[in-house]
Amino acid sequence: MQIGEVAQKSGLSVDTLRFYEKIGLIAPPMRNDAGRRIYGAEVLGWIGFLEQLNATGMKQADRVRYAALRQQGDSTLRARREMLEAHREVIAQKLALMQDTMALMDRKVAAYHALETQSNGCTQ
Amino acid sequence: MQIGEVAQKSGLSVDTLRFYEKIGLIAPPMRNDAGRRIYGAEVLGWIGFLEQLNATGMKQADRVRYAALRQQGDSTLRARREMLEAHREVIAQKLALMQDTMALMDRKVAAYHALETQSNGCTQ
DNA sequence: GCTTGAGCTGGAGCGTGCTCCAGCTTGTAG
DNA sequence: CTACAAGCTGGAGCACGCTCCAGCTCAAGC
Repeated sequence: MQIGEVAQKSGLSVDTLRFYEKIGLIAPPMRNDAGRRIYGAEVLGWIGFLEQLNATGMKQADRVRYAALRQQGDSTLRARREMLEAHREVIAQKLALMQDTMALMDRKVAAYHALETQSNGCTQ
Repeated sequence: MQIGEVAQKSGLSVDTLRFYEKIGLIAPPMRNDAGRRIYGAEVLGWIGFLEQLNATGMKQADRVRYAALRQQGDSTLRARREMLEAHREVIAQKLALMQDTMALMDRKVAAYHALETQSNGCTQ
């Protein structure tokens, strides 16, 4: 797979893929004779995982750190596990906040609904 | 309340409060004779709500839009409700992703645990 | 009455995370 | 054999969301 195909399948842009390689999020892939990047299929799984870390709020620097550990092989299993456990806690907190906020949205939406047909009072 | 006290109670910096005012997130408060900002207590509730929108991923531009609607009074109730409903959906999706990712973290942590004591194989 | 600290304004600067560009080399389709 | 799309590199540029600074005013305690 060349970079364009990875871009298309992963949803990242070609520029972003090269940028991720530059900062160490993605390991430098093999090159063909013309110097073009040739990726294995497993990169897609890795990118998906990175996206999940991203979408759940892990900072770039930490993702880079995780990627670096992963590249160093099995001796870093423990460190990686600890990072994931820490991130799990972060997610759990965000999750609770999300649930709170969703409940708040629901209350506000209901209140606004009531006000809309009565046109009085004032909330946030 | 002067700005320093609001900063301290809200957790935002003085600079951020002035910045929020500049971009329209916080309504310009009264001024005393010396030209200093004097806030009413209700600003704290509003800031808290803004923080919740922020923490659940609403973009600055949308928060500004919501704040602008709010300042225009009851005629914008419907528009505000629609924004909140839309945001509710965004949160619901994030929530699902968070739950997925948390489950993934748990699986990985368990797998890493197993590998740590056996030192073989390889996951992400 | 003088220092100190909080506040004011306008504008510059900064960290993050991409995104774009110039100028070049390859590969493929007609 | 030629045009055009896709790839390469190094480096500049950008949008967002603050954060900091200079240079000033004002209020209160010693």
